[in-house]
Amino acid sequence: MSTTTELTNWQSVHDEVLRRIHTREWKPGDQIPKEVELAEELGCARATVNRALRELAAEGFLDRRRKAGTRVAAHPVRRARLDIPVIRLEIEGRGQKYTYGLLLSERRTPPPEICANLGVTANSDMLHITSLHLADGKPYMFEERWVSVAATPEIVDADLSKISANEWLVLHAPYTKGDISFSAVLASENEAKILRTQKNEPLFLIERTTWEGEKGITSARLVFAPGYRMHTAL
Amino acid sequence: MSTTTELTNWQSVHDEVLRRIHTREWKPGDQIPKEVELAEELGCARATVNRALRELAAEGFLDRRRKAGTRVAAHPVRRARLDIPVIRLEIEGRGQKYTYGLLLSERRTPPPEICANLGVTANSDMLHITSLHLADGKPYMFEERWVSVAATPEIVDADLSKISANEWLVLHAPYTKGDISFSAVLASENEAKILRTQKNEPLFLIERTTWEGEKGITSARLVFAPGYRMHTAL
DNA sequence: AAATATAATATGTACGTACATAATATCACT
DNA sequence: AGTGATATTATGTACGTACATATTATATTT
Repeated sequence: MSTTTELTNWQSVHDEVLRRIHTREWKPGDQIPKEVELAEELGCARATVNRALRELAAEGFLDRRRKAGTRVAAHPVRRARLDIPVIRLEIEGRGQKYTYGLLLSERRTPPPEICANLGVTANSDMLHITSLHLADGKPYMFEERWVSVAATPEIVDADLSKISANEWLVLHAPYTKGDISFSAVLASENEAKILRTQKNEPLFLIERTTWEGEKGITSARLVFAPGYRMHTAL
Repeated sequence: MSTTTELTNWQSVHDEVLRRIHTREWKPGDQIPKEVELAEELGCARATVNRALRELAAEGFLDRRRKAGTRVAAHPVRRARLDIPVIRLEIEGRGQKYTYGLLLSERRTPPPEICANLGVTANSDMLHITSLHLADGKPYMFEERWVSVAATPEIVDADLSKISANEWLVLHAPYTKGDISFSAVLASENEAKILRTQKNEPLFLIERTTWEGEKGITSARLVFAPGYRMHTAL
């Protein structure tokens, strides 16, 4: 009854299924027709329906299981895709001027919490780097980072006053596993001074750790200037 | 030279390409062989290669353009997939007991900033709800929400002391467009009292707004108790 | 040399067939 | 009724072919 015109591409099938979910023709928990049936109804190949349903499952709208069939997700977990760009591109993308200052670069053994994070021993050879990223000359983000020299020996030769450690690592030390967390903290006296703000301001904090296989590469603490908002569409 | 055994499924092709990127056999910015060539080299169909490369592009490792070919992403934008579950499931998923208290539910016209957010007029008929979500009896998140009655009339009949507005909306008012933002704020006196914490604690804040088509459905402000961390793998 | 039309090409997608795989349902047996 | 073997089934994937589409490269015209 529904389609006089045929839906012969996967995008339109995707949209049609999503429409039926939105209009609650198919409600959360409901089983939807099997691929062959849908293909027949819509006038396309099963592969096309499969592609559409696969995407919808990846987006969290559908739950699919072999033999059991496909049903509308009972608890639509919405997935936000967070793009995590290099800070420089984030700033330049808004049309602001990006500058960067290396504050400290020393080779030493890490404190215990970093060891725990990265899974390295206390006597590891590491690079400790702090730097400040600025947008239009105003402090934007303060970065404190530990890099394993064992995992990426080339970094000791990099000129980290020209390119930020983050950007260098992105280009030279791809990782296989990463962890990222977001939270709110109060500005310490030191952070407040560097970010040129008050002590006890609420700051947005990102902590990142990355591994290559089982080898810890780097652990970073990124503290953003007051007013920072991370946002995305969903 | 590389493959004596053939890679005839898309996962292994995916992994092999990723391996070559990781080992820097193919460096950022490099053009990689075209689909037909890769298919021939690896001993599989072009469709299989296509599937693998499509996934890798979606994951941000590759840039693909018709006619121009496929190249390793110059600035590997890492995409973190943030799953945004219903709070109840987030808490129960950690094995804690979830409880929920409705603090306020009133029908009134919204303040200007909500109008601006949702794109509704100042005299709109809206539901204003505040509630507290608790984990193991301890305050976990304080929610302040505005819901358009015009967009979802059924909500006035929902028993929001039993089911949270968020959860009700997820099940009854699917949306087509959403916006979410994360930031850090200081606890106001009121928020501090409700979350049973100090004033001026740094709190993690999530602001969400959702639309169905052009109609604004709801705008919510979620303030988490101190110590909250949102994290994910990447 | 610049602008415009045309050809070439790599990716994007649709389709039908075939087989793989995981999960369920059914049946046989105790 | 319970247990285990077996059949069934819906999704998952591979392949070859065909054509669509976006973009670049080339040829043509001004």
